[in-house]
Amino acid sequence: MAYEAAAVENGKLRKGPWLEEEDERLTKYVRLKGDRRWDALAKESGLRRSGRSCRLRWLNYLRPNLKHGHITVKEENSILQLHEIWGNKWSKIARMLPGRTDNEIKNYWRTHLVKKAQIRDGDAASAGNLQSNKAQQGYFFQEGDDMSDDIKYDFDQYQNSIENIWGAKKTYSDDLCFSDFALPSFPYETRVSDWISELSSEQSGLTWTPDHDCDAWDYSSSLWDMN
DNA sequence: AATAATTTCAACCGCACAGGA
DNA sequence: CTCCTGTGCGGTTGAAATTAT
Repeated sequence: MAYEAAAVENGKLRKGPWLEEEDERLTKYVRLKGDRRWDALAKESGLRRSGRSCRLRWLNYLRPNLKHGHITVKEENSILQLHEIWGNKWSKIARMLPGRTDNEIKNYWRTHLVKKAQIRDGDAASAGNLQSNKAQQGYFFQEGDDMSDDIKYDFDQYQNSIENIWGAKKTYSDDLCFSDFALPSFPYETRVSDWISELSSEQSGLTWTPDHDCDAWDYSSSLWDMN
């Protein structure tokens, strides 16, 4: 990676937050070249970014079918359970939560769940040192329990999402898989979809199929492979 | 209203591993 | 076998946003 550092140093490569224009260009080139060979793609696209940076941006933000909304109660419980089994195997945990990235889960764990896990494991003292009462409210929510505002927000979102999609209220205990619903898209996310749609109409023989019922992208190349 | 403290999360970094030359 | 390149993963950083004083 010495090359990368040197290239950043002499101004050949950019670092930091991505611009909308860069996102658009990256999306376009991934559609053309596929989500492999990131170094080559970075060079061919003319983006002043490293291949690694492109890969990360694609996987964590631009990739279709990502959920950008709040982590739901159900997802949170899964994260807690899976972390108990696998530890910090974020990519493995992410594969069990369609639409979520390892980075997102890792961040969520660090900011929300570390304390919960510590409390659960009986390490209340150190958990208390990390954050005060707010952090301890609503932990391990179960039906009938009082909910903290944060958790209640998640739960409401979950209910609303289901109502919007199913046209009727379902209860939390209804057995839905996570991919049964998606939280509302961000405007910017919508634009990314637009770029992809535009490109789809321009290109033939590509794998993007907007009406596909579940995973719109063909990830046969193993992105969603289970270990 | 100002500013200090804290939290969040996108992005980076280093390391390990796989596969090809 | 060794070296090189690309990829994947987990830990860390730091700017921006939010909350507290």
